Amino acid sequence: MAAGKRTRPAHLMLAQQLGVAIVTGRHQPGSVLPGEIEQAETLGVSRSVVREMLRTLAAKGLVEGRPKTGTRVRDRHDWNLLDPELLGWMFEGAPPLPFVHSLFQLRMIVEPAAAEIAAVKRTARHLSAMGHALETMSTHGLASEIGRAADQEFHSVILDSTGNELLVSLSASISAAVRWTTFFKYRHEKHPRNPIPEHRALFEAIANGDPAAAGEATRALVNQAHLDTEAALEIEARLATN
Amino acid sequence: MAAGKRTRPAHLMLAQQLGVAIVTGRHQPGSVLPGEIEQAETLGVSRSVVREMLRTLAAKGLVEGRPKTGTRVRDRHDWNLLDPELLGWMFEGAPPLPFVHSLFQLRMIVEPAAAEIAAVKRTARHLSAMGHALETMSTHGLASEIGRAADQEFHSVILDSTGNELLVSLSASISAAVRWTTFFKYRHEKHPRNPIPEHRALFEAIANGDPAAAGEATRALVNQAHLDTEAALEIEARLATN
DNA sequence: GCCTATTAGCTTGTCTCACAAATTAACTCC
DNA sequence: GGAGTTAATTTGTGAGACAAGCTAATAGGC
Repeated sequence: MAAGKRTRPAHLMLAQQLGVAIVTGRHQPGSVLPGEIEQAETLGVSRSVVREMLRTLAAKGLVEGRPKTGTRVRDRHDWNLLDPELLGWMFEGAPPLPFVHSLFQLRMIVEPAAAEIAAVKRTARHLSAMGHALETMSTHGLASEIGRAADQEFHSVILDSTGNELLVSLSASISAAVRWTTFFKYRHEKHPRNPIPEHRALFEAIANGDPAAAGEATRALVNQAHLDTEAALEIEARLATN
Repeated sequence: MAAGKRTRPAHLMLAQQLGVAIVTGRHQPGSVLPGEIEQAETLGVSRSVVREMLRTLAAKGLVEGRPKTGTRVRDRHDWNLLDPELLGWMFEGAPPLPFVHSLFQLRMIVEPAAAEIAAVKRTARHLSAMGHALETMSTHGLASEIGRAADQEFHSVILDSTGNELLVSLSASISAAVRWTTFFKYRHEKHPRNPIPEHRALFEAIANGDPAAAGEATRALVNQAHLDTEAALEIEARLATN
C-alpha cells in the first residue's frame, strides 16, 4: 500500500522538519539556529545526526554554517527553490498566494513550449505511454489517487519526449508542487471541472505533430488548473478565518 | 580578491570531487560506491567526513544509501540537474554537446518569456541596476572577468524584476552554467562577436515597456550566444582530437 | 529434490567522547 | 582611544563502538 517506507533515517525526518520550519518562515533568514549540541539535546539525538541533517539543508542552500558564528539561515534569494523536496516542504503549511502565482506563471511559460517541442520530437513509444496514462485518467477520474498519478505521468511523458534533460528535471520539480495544488483542489470541491477533454485534445495535437495546437491546448490546461487552484485556495482561506 | 575562500571544509571539497566524478560518468548510475570505511581510508579522512559528503550528494539526488546494499549512484533521471552546484560540476570536464543544446533550449524558452514579463513589471530601481550593469559591460568588454560579471548581473536583474521567485531561482541555476559556456567561448576566440548593441536594444525595450520587442531582443541574444558557444565547442573538440 | 524458514554477515545508521581549527569578542598595552 | 593580542565559543574532524536493516547462504521440512 501507500504505507510506510520502512523506517526512514532520523536525519532525513529531522531535515524535513527543520526545512519546513525554515521555508514556512518560522526561522527568519539571517537568524542563527541553536548550536549543534543544543539541538542534539533538544531533539534527543546525537550530534552526528544533527550535523548530517544540516548538511542536507546546506546542500539545498537553506543554511550556511561557519565556526564560532554558528549556522545561519541563508537569504531566501539563495534557496534552491526548484529542489523537489524543498518545493514539497513549501506546501506543508498553507501555500503563500504569491508563490502559487509564481508557480503557475512558470508552468505557463515552460509547459506550452515543451508541448510544442514534444509535438515534433515524440516517438511512438512516447505516444503509447501518453495514451495509456490518458486512459487510466479517464477510467479512474482525477479524484482518485490513481487518476492523479496518471495525470502526473501524462505530463511527465510529454516533458520526457522533448529529449531535453533539463526540461525533464524541471518537470520533476514542478510536478512535486503541482501534486500539492491538485491535492488542495480536490480537498473541498469534489469535481471542480473535468479536464479530460482538454487532455485528449493535447494528446491528439502531439500525435498529429501539430506544435501550435499542442501549445494552445497546454495553455488552456494550465490556465484552467490555475483558476481552479485559486478558487480552492480562497475556500481554504475562508475556512481558516472561521 | 578573487582568491580563495579561506580553507573550505574537507567534506565540501570531497563532495565536489565525487560529484564531478559521478556527473561526468566515471561512476555509472546503478553502480555501488565503495563502502564508507573504505572511502575514508582511501581519502585519508574520517568516516564522519565521508558520511557528510554523501549526505550532500544525496540531497542533490545523486546517490542513495541503504543498509547492507551500500550507497548507489541514482538514475540520471533522479538527479537534481537544476542545482547550481551540480550544473557547475557538469562543466568541469568537456560539457557534453546534447547537454549544451538542452541548456540553450531551456534558455530560449525561459529568458524571452521573462523579458516580456520584466518589460511590464520592472521598476525604476531595476532599470537603474540594469543600466549600471550595461555601462560596466560597455566599458570593460566581455573578455574581462568584470565584464562577464556585469553581463550576468544584467540578466539576473531582468529575472529579478519579474517578481517571480521561481524564475529568479531558475536564473541562478542557468547563470551558473552560462558562466561556463561563456568561459569556453572566450578561451579561444578573443572576440567572437560584440553583443553590446543587442543588450542595449533589450534594455531599451524593457525601459519602454515593450514586451514584444523585449522578447525578440532576448531571442536574438540567446541565439547568438548559442551559435558562438557551438563554434567554440567545435574548436575545443578539434583540439582534443589532435 | 525443491521450497521454506532461519541465521549469519556485511553495510549503513547512530552514539559517545575527544581534540583541532577558525573566528568573534574581550582585553591589555601602548 | 586605538591597535594588537589573547581567550572563549562554535563548527570541523577524528576514532571506536554498538544497533538496525537487508541480502544471501544455509539448514530443515515436505
